[in-house]
Amino acid sequence: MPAAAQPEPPKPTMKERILAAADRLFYLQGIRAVGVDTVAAEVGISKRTLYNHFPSKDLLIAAYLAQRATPVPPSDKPPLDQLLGAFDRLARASGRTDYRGCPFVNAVAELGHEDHAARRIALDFKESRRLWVRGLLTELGAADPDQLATQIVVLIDGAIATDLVRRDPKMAQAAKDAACVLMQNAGVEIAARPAAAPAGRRARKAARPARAPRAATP
Amino acid sequence: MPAAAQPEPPKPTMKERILAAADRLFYLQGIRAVGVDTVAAEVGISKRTLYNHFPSKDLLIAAYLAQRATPVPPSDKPPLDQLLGAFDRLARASGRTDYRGCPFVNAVAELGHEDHAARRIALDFKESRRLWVRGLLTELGAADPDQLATQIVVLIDGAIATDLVRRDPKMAQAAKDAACVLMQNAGVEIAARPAAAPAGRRARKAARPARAPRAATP
DNA sequence: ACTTGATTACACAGACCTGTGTAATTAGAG
DNA sequence: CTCTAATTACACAGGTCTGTGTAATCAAGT
Repeated sequence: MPAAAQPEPPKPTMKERILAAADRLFYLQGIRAVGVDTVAAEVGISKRTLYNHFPSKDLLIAAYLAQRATPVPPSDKPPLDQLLGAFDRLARASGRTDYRGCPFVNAVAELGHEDHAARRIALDFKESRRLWVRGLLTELGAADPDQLATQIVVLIDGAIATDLVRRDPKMAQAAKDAACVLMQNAGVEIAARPAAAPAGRRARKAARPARAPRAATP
Repeated sequence: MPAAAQPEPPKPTMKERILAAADRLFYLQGIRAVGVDTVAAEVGISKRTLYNHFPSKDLLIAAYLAQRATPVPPSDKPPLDQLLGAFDRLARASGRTDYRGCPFVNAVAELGHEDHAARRIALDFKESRRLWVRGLLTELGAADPDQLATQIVVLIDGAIATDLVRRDPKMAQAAKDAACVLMQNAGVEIAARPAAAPAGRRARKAARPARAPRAATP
């Protein structure tokens, strides 16, 4: 019997397929740089079908960001690991060519003065992440967790922004170290651990091709 | 005779006028959102004249960013004031409607995967600012000024990015407090001053060295 | 078999974009 | 004044963009 527990038969809705394609294109190439024709072609459907599901590009943009605004899933790991893990993930993402920073900040930067729904989505998302950090800091017994949470998310967004320009995992590492100093200053105990050392020169680098692959103008 | 000491008769070049208009429009509304026709109309010239000075929009974009990449002017103020003043300026800019974050980060975010000259300009600018911070930190006698400078610029760019989404001067204030903690941790003396107190009314708390002062960065 | 809804191909409107070509006009220097 | 260089108006090419209209086709479900 092949299906005692059928493993989630992947039958994505048309809406989901469109959103997945829009996500890829909008995130990697920019919202304004990608037309709806391109999105439809990526899905393999006609432009008319796309407009039947999303009556305007603005709605598609909003749906794209809303889909990205997922809450952090609950974790069994200790709070400190969860917090520092965010910086580690950032450092790891720095090398990936399919990484282009924070989609919310990018969208707000790209949409300019426009009074887009994207701004509110981005704002709500950022605040939800700040509250997530604050919760972890409270668990850790930090003094003034609200202010410290603001500082931590500033460090995270700063690491993302500087890395977007420099493409250097050192940014995330430095931000992680700074976060550790701030937390210690707030009374959080940070033991030097092998797996998540603050400035660990961990050999976890995943077989990077050693030389910059695309030095366009040397 | 009205000109015993003529105070710089403002006779801007056509190139300068074009760049000034491009700066306003590109910065506030976004590079992709503004066409060359709009720039020419803002200057009050014909599109043809604009193209006589900047043969392509890409060159205009590059010139726009290159013009923004000015070095920090030398100052007589003490190094700590210069450093913390950057955060204060940021907090003040937060309220202005003509403030739209960092033009370099915005350009890189907007231009997406494109191999634009803007990326190198942004990169050079960001590194020059980091070196400026590092110089001040060296003057202040900070330990490991290179790493600390990276952390400070991460805080600055983080304050800019989060403020772009939230429009809240509290971001810059929190970043300033964090910078003070990091500097104190690196051995920089920060006296509680009325004009540039680390955390305003709660400066006494931030000034308290909590636990082991520099165990966090091995 | 019949009905209902989704999807398709395709043309098209109207706008905006970058960039060019050209001939007339202006302004300043010698 | 004359010569030169900048600037102008204006049309236009060729492209892309968002969004719509329409009639044909496809895929079920009843």
